[in-house]
Amino acid sequence: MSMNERYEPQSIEPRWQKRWTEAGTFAAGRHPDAEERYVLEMFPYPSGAMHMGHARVYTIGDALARYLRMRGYDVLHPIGFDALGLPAENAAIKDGKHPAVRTRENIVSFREEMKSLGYSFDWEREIVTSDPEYYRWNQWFFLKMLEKGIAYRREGKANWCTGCLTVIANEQVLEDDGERTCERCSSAVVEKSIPEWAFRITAYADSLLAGLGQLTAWPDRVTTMQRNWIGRSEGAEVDFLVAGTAEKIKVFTTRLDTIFGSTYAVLAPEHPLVSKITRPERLAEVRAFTERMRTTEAAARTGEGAPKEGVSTGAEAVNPFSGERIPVWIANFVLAEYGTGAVMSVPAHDQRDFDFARKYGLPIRVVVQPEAGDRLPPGDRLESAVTADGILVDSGPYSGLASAEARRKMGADAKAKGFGGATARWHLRDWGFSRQRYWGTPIPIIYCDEHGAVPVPYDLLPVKLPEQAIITGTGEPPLAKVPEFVNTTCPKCRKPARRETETMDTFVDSAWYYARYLSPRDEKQPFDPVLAKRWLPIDVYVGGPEHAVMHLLYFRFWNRVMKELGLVPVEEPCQRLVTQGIVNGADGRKMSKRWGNVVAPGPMVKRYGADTVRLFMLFAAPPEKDIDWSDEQVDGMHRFLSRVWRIFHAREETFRADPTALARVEGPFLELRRRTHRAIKKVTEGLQDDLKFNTGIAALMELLNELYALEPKTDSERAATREALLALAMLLSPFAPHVAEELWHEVNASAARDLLLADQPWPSFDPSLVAADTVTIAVQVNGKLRGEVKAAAEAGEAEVRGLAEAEDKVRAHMAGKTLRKVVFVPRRLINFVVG
RNA sequence: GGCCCUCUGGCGAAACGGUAAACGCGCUCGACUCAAAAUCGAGUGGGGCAACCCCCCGUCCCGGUUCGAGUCCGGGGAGGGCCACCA
Repeated sequence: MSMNERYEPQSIEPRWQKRWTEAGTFAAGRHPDAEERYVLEMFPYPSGAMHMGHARVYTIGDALARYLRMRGYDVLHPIGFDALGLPAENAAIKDGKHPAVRTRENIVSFREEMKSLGYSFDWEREIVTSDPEYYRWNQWFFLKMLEKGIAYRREGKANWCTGCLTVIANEQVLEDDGERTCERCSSAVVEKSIPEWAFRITAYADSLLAGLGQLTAWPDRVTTMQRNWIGRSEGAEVDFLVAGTAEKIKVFTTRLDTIFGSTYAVLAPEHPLVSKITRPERLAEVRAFTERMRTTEAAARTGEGAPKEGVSTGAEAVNPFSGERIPVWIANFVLAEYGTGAVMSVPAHDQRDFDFARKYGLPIRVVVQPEAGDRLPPGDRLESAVTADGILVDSGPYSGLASAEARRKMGADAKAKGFGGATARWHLRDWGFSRQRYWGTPIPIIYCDEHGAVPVPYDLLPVKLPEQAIITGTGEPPLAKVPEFVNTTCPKCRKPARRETETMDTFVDSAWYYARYLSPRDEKQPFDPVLAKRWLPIDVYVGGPEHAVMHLLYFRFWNRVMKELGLVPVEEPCQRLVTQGIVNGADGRKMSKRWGNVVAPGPMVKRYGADTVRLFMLFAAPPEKDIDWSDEQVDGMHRFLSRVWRIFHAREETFRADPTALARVEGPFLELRRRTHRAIKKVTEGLQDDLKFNTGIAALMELLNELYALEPKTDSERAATREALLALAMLLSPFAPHVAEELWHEVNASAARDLLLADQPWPSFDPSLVAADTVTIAVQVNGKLRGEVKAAAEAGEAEVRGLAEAEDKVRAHMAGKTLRKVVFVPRRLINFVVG
């Protein structure tokens, strides 16, 4: 049988895709006794067709999954669709196509494109989150969390997106220069008083923070962002008695050491004490102020540029450390929802307090002096607040202490005396997850006049989304307009009742989908905990860094809840995270219709073949870097694969060479063997440690170049060539699996008819061939390269020195100078230090 | 304002503290061809020089550690990200 001379991916790729599917090559659980690996890429939201970003994530994950399978692991590499969500609904408002229909169509096209790219997914495990059999478990989790008090109904100010016409979570609000916009649709986000459902993620703040410490195989960038987002700040709470009353103002401060410098206290306008403690003569002004604040946007009120404004309540608070009476104000910049909604103001040591004090003529008192340098002038002559730690002054018994020490001591004393103590606060807020939209998971609650909010009993799940959708985008929950959905009976009293018409945030779907893959058709439980014990946590998770503080925080939270429910064995859902860079257009700008620089994977696969597209994704740069699409580079990848194809054709006569002849190989073909084994080492390391696919592929190119340079004439030379070809095919298979499979079968024609390369063990290298026996050693004089000498790899200093000193150039540069030192690095270099 | 990341040929990128620029793209030249494409081969950081002998310069800038720094340390610049009146 003679090979086709031309590389025609279109004719070979579908054939192997079919063979892999028929053989069940990618089914997880094929090797129950083998060690397991779970490789996961973030599942796509199927809006429209697949784009290059998708092609990149799945190619990265797939290369890894294919490699691990060949390494003998039982690999779980599943895929599904994050099908519920706003874009499908917004599109429906535009053109009237039902989200379910649109989503189904998009999934079909995604599935086809993914298959045409040859991804080794275990398609039997595919999940679609809009399937009631999936989202019923969202509801199930919700009920469990309701029982445990993790899910709750709250009343208060929520973020309302004026574009999506729904409440969105804190994490989904983008803030830029005081402008608050929606991360999905970029519309303005305003505050709206609305009751909503929330998850008590703040109860896990400490655990989520502590867990970051174990995530050593996550990019620092992501753990840092999560750390900032969770935003733990250490401090203390202290009670200030309101003079002449029994009321206490509890303040939170991170600078307890400055408390003797506190010259006034400030409450948030919404603080419950405001109405109680305001003096009658101040009432009118305070009410006017509170009312104005109530109707002002948070951004306008507390944004960076907003001027500091406040009014005095006329009341006085008593500093529990000094007994001093200080005035109590209310001001716009104090937030009711952070800390205790009240602060002690220390204008000398806090810039915000300083500005406020200056504006309203409040006293400024220095109580911390710098440890070194000039002493600060009295407060009234300070030009700005001095916020650094230092040594306490005018602070009663604490004077003379360093700030850190003072904080410890004062915190302990406050606790001992019962008026406070050390504590911590978080930036993280609870996760408000109810959405006033249609295309989401219905929240399984029934409102009864008699029994209030009643959870839907477990055996009545799922509460299905009605097919009939009245999607108008007017902000009222669409489900409220579907009487057949709304009207029901109370599970307790059987009297007429109404269903909750809000749906869940789609981040709920993605918070636990990785576990559903374990037993995707399970009808009794969200997934099988026994399987979770085997497969979780995820070994490698690949996805975009834009999810650093949304999905990736939520799923860490959810996994903790699942652990408490006894469903998963570990707290952290994922060992290692790979955040891949963006695929930009050829012009370096983000791909966008606006720039006309969009390139879609589908047409590229048709034109070049999947293997070329995959190779481009992997060769352009390491996974975490952004890359620009480049037609020239893609041509280059295609040229490489064509060259690979042709060298197999040109060396057909070596396919039946006798491997035992390898022992006799010498000269350039021994060098070829060395390169073969070095390539195995290089590619393996690239897949194993750093995911440096690009350098691995470069090693294959070098091997290929060497094959072109050598024409085998003897049996032993043919054997060495065959060895190189075989290695080339195998090493190429995680990256360009189709062409690799085809060529591997060519070399192994008879033996491998019923086998698949995707199932073969990964090649190993011979260490004795990896190490060179002669090496080129750099010769330096005073650290500058002056020549090089060839020597045996094991040559010692004396031998190399002799060779080096014989070099004319080296002699010229050392002439007339005294040799002071010789640095010898075996196999690498020798450096003569002269002077 | 705080925290973090990045900076290397014309371009994408390589480089355990040890010969900077592997590999690919682009470009130049040659072979094949009537010609072109494709393919194969050679060259390709800058400067000096008759010389592809050799010399000098070269990884954003300045300084340091070291026999030796793209890599480590200190300071600065530019670009990017996250957080931010958070007490």
